[in-house]
Amino acid sequence: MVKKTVSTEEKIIAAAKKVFILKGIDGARMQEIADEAGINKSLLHYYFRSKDKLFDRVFSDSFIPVVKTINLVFEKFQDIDSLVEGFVRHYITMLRENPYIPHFIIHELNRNPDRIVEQIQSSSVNLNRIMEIISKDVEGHKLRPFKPVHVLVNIVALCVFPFVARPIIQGFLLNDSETEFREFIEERTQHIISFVKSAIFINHP
Amino acid sequence: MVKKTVSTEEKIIAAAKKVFILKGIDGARMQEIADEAGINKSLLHYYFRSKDKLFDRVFSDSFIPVVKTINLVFEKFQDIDSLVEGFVRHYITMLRENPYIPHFIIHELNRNPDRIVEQIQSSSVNLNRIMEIISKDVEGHKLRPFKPVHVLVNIVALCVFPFVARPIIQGFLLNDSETEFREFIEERTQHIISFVKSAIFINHP
DNA sequence: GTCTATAACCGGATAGAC
DNA sequence: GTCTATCCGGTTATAGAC
Repeated sequence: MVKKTVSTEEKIIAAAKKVFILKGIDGARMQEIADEAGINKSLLHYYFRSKDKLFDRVFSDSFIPVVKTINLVFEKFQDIDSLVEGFVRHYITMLRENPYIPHFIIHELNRNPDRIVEQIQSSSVNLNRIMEIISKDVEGHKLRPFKPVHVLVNIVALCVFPFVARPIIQGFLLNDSETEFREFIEERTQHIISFVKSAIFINHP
Repeated sequence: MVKKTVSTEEKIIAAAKKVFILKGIDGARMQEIADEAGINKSLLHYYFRSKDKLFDRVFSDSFIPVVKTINLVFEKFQDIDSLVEGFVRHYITMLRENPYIPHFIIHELNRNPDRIVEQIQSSSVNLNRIMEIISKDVEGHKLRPFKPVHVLVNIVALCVFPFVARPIIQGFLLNDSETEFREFIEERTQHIISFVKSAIFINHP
């Protein structure tokens, strides 16, 4: 078993990620990040100069798993059937491992859209590919005549929304029980796949 | 034409709503709210004592249109067909008029779930009704055998998500064009209705 | 690189005149 | 009710010793 020495910089990033995700940039305190990392507050400035710069680093890091997941799926799967299935499976898995990422990204994106546009653009995910595949299958009367953009947004919405709205869903529909929420997410992969396929395929059992 | 005199209190509420929704409670500045309302900063404290109290007022006000819409739909429609249609229509209309409400609610709910649980509980929306209707229609083989909770979450997700993730959708899929986003939302009511019905009804054209 | 001490600033809240 | 002036606590950021 390899015992890795975690560098101070890594400790800071990990701690900052935790605090920023939980509190947002405005709610986060440098002191809290320092405590979480088990280091001195002024070290934060030594490594990252300012709160803003530290935040930028954490924020761009957050995109990585999302982009990775999407690209992985697009490389691996080509037809609409396995694309839907692959996308939902991998995306939900990624979200289970990073449940706070969506809210974090969405929040900071609404707060400060400009700051982030480049991040998105430079992430080089090509969503047109999937829209073309949908288009073609609509023309081939394999799929119902839905507009590809909406279908794409639907799939993402069905996956992401429960993680963004977790407190409402858990508190309001699931007896405020963490266990029930976990089960809900557990079931959900298969549910979304069935739901989407029922919706889009013209001939579906 | 009636010229209403807007009371200072109303001016404050309106300004606070705008700023809190845009910046969140932590990002908002009392000075900014005062400027927005065109009044002096200390008047905010005269009327509401503290930032927290002002926020609470704004936050509970934000629930009103949401709860109203849902209750309206549930009173008016009884069968699953018109419930889906009515819900999506009214909900999207309400969201178009209050596009920032979902993000606001979700954000503060993630940030501080405790503060708000009572608000939700006291809002007295009964979502069980719709779940029972779905259950019954599943048993009657009118609907595919989906779990009602998931179907309910799906419908809300499809309506709400575009408003929460607007910067991503607009910037990434719609050429960063406000006009295209408006059109997107325009089309979306009908799209969601068709999509959901295709998904849930066993016999669908 | 890491710490302590402190500067510099900001923002919510209050006092008090009008 | 509304304003000006001010206080005070907290937070980011820096200086400087080790």
